[in-house]
Amino acid sequence: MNRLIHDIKRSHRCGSLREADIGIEVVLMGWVHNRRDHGGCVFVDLRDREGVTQVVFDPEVDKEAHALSGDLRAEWVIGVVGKVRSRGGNVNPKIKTGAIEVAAVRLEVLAKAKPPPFPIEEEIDTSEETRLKYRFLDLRRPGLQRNLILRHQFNQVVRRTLDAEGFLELETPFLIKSTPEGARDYVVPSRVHGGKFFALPQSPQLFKQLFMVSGFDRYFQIARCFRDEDLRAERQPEFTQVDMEMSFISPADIQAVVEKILVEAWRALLGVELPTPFQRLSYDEAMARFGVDAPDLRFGLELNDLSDTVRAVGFKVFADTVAAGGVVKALNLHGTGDWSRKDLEELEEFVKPYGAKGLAWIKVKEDGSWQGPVAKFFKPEEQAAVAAKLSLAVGDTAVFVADRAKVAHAALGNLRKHVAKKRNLIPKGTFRFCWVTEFPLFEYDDETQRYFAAHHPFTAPQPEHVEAMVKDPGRVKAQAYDIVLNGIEIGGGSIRIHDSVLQQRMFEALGIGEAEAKAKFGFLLEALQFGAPPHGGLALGVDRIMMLICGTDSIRDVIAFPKTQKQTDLMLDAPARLDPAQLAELSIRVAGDKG
RNA sequence: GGGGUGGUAGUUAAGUUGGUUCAUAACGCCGGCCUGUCACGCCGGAGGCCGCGGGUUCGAGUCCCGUCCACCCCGCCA
Repeated sequence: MNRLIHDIKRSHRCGSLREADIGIEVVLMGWVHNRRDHGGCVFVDLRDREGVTQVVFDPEVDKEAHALSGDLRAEWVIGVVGKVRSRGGNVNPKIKTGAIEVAAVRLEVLAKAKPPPFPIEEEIDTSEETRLKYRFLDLRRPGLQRNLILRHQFNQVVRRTLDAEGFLELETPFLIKSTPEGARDYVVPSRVHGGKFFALPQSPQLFKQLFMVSGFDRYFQIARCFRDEDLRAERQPEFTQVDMEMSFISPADIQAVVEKILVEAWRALLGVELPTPFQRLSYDEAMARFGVDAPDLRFGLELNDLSDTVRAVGFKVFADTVAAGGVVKALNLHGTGDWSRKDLEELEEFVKPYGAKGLAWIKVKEDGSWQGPVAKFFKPEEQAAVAAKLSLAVGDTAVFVADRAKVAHAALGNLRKHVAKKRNLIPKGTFRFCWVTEFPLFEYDDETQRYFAAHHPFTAPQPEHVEAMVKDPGRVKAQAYDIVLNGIEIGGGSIRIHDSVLQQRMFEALGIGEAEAKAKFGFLLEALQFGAPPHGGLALGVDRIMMLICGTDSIRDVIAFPKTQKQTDLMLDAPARLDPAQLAELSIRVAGDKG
């Protein structure tokens, strides 16, 4: 059986033949995409990753091949030998190979196939559940094939660019140690050391710093990272980063390298020339203007701070919030005067999950007067002041949130995106990159009433803020920077602490005692005492970048074998129970069982 | 952990106030016919635990409770 494949080799892929090839004999292999049996002639669209070619089984060309072709079904794998010929007047302009066809002189069935549970086509509306269960079939679809091919090309750009810049691609271990702070770890039991566990890396952070201590100077890795947290459309439990680190640099140096990679990637994959340098804005500016640390710069609708303007207005909610140290922020939803009360209530519902207690609004009517439940609390001169600040015009609606800055920013920052989507304010096919810099070093956690590292505990403070680390942690800025594309964080990094004394102080500020620091990060503190160069780096989120390059809303469309939102693999049926013998060998007794 | 949307042939969907045109359509599948199709066409056929469990009712795809699964969001993601 399968004699053909031993006799001869495939000569072309199914997307490559053109009019210029008419007359030559070819050997094609692929999947039966579609079969049209006319009793006399049988037409088969033969598919592989490059495209589709029409094969004709004509009894006048070859009786045997024609007879055999009647049995063919969708998704059978076949090999065909035949001659390329013109389609004459029957050209199909929809496919690249539409001007030609292959008249088969020999057919061999290489594998039969059951009918697929869903059609192998570009546009399908099959549930994600079914597609994930049969992911190997889903991956036959041209869209996903294209996405994974682009992903391959992105990885090649990364390797080419970083190699040219003198980076070394070095590998780091997967079986490491669980550390405090950060995301939950995925954990791997040790058979040899019963009762002890490895953890999978959330990122190769510490190893890349140690590479710098070792003198490798410039490192990168396309690294898999693991975080046991709940999923989102753009979050998977295992994901890929381009992890980079450099010695003897400032933030501008690593940023320049990153821009080089992205410019090259957009050029090679999309044929788009990105203007450089990318825009830079500070964290404080991003929060003030856009309410989020990953601003989408493709549209306006910026936030305005009205705290000073409304400090004394008759609306108690506003005045009290400002008096208590909160803020009143507003968004001018230009030209939405025709929105109904119901539309505005929908916005209020949108904002509530972010902690906002309400959404005040006013409309500017034809005569310039205000309409809305809170309008009456504003004196004419107060209205004028607000109108000036928000550039309010006739037909505009303004919405207000009064709350702690954190809540007001989250509510309006996300509302801004929501409204932009709803009103189609976001131009298609545009890419707006920016750097967000000077992140805070610490963030305060209301629940545990303590500061924790906003980035990670190895991030260096701005030099002028070192003194304030313990006294006034909330004000300390870090030498940390994120790269943002279209409102999505696609990477982040920092200059690291390369001084063991400063690192100790950092742990202190975080409430990590000397003993604990030594137990968890002793190797790092020690390494920093043996001549650590100043260093810093960044990691790019490959999955999110590919999402944006491929123009999809789901990270699952750029990952070959993704997990569901509940962290399961529907194809493997993983995770799964272990049999008792295996558990015993690992010294594990299962206490709880969630089914 | 919380909120929302959905689950009916292989697939995608329709199914009203609960009631023998309530189990339906398209695509796919199977059989037959067809020499220029490319969403081929024509004729015929098979295919169902209405996610699962319980309840209300004379009667449940439809109403109620629980539960499972998928997706979106909040929390979480140094």
